[in-house]
Amino acid sequence: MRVLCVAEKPSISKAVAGHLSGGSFSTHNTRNKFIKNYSFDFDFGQPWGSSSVTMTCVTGHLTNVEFTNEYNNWSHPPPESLFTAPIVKNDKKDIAKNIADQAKYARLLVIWTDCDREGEHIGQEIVDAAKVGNAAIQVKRARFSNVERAHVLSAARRLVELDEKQVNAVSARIELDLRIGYAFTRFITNNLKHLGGPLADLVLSYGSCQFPTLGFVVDRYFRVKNFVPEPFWGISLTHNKEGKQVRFSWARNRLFDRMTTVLLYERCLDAKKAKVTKVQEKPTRKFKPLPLTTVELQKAATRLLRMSGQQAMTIAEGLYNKGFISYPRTETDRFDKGMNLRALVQKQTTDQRWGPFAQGLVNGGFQQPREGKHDDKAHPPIHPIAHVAPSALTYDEGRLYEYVTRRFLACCSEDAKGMATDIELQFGDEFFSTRGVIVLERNYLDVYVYENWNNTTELPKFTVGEQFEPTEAMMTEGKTSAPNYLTEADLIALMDANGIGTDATMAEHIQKIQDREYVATITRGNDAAEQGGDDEEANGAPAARGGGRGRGRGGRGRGAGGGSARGGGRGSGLKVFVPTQLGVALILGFDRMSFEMSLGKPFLRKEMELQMKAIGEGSTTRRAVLDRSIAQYKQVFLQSQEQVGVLKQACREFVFGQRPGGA
DNA sequence: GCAAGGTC
Repeated sequence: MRVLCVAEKPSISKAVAGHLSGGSFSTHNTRNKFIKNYSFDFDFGQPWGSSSVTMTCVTGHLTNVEFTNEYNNWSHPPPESLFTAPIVKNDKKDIAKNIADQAKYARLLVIWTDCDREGEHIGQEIVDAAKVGNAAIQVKRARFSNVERAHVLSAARRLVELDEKQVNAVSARIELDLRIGYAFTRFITNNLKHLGGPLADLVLSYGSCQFPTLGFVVDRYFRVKNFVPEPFWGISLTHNKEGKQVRFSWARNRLFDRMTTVLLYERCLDAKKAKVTKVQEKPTRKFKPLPLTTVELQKAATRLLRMSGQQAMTIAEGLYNKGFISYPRTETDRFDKGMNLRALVQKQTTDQRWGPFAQGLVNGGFQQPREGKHDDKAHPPIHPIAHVAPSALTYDEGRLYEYVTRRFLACCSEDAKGMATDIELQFGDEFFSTRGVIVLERNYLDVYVYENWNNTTELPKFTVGEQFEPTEAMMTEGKTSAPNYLTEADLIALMDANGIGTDATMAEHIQKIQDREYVATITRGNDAAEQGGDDEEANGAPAARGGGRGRGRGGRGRGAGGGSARGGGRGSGLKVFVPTQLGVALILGFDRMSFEMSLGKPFLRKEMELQMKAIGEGSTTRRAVLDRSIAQYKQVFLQSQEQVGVLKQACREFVFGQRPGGA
């Protein structure tokens, strides 16, 4: 009998064909240059038996949803009609036709899409395309979480059913995102363009991911702007011994009451001598990193390599397409037990830079990587597949490949080990402590050059009961400092924690809100000249005054608060995100409308996530979720329409600098 | 001119 297998992407198709065929298959080109059909024989076991197989693939989703042509106009019918307007599906014609054609000759269709929620839906899209060619075709699904040979063979002989509930969950998400996104985008754009100026011909989009992302930036901006420093006091104690200066920290850390601190400080001085109450030595370690996920890759690339998240993803995709690294979009931070990691380490032994380290792992230093808690059941953690000489890569490709490889080798190495010494003192009625660490074995730190154990300090010898007069005991004064603006790594972490976007799309959402001129980046300077002056209204307004539009020009001011990017101490030259005046106006405008649902807050997306989960578990249905959600959002839409004056006023205030009530 | 999600 004949069987048609369809994977989600070319790489899986090729790998599965290779394993099922034992390496002997014939290849046929299709009308899509990325997609090949592989032919071979394989025995699927009972009840299918020996089969003649065609293996092909799609490239992600095969279909896209749209409104019908009557709804192309942005004003008529009015945008609220989009909540109930008919929706049509379009497919990628050449790919759908290939599947329909191949299905004609097949009795069985086996779905090999990724085993995640979107993959399940893509599976159904494939089924629909196949049934166009062969309405009677039987359908099964292969359940696999990596493309190791044994795993693939076992999946092929234990076929399961497509999970209809997951398909429905995704289809609900798709419909909601389309209706809500289009309706609110048209609403905001139509209503604000009458204000003129920069708003006259900007597209002001709303999306269930882009708005919460903007919300994070605005929220942090106001926390910085409205920050009021609070004075605090403390006691610092240092002692010189054996030529070393030891600084002890106060057990109370700091107090916000000056008189109390003075009192405690004077009691210390009255006591004259400090007494050692505890000396403890114990082994300590610094953990090697977890296997690499997309989110962590982006955070590292923005922090350590000074790339944007999107740049990092584009480069990673290039490395993947050339076969140098594994699939770069993954949530998984644990390697499957069956994976031959040693073989991958072996491939790195020829490298000039980390070859000797890799050789050390091969020669017995290898340790199984730590296991994180995430597993998307579709892809392994990001790791190098082949060794590449730096001369074969561009500068940035080389740096990203180096990061992926060093990270992988670090994962296969051992934690760094050291000896920690904790010392506690009593001085008057107060307690102080310090910790010293001696690094004994660097292990993974030798290859993972991005980290150091630099709080290493060797302490002089102290013994319990020992008394001494401290070299210096001082009362100190300070004040709390404002938080920093969000870095891209911070923003990605917030999106990740709140379920905004996926590993494949987070960087796109961040790019999108910049393209829309909702946010801008400024470079966190290293001059510490700022001192509170930025809280004044004169320069406290956010960046873009929106004089012009288009990229890189008018909208792109120097950012909020007169260059007050804080913390010159860490990461100078690092990009941070500030909202433009437009971005502030949009978030505040919707906030001030005071609905029970706030469009700028992340919990709406979270809610959608929960609903999808409920559909997937069978505790509700796609229809019920759609009916309720569409009704809710339509309600919000109508309220927004009634209160559109609030949104306009926010724009007058922030984008045009008009004070409320001032005309 | 609009969304978010796959992927090339």
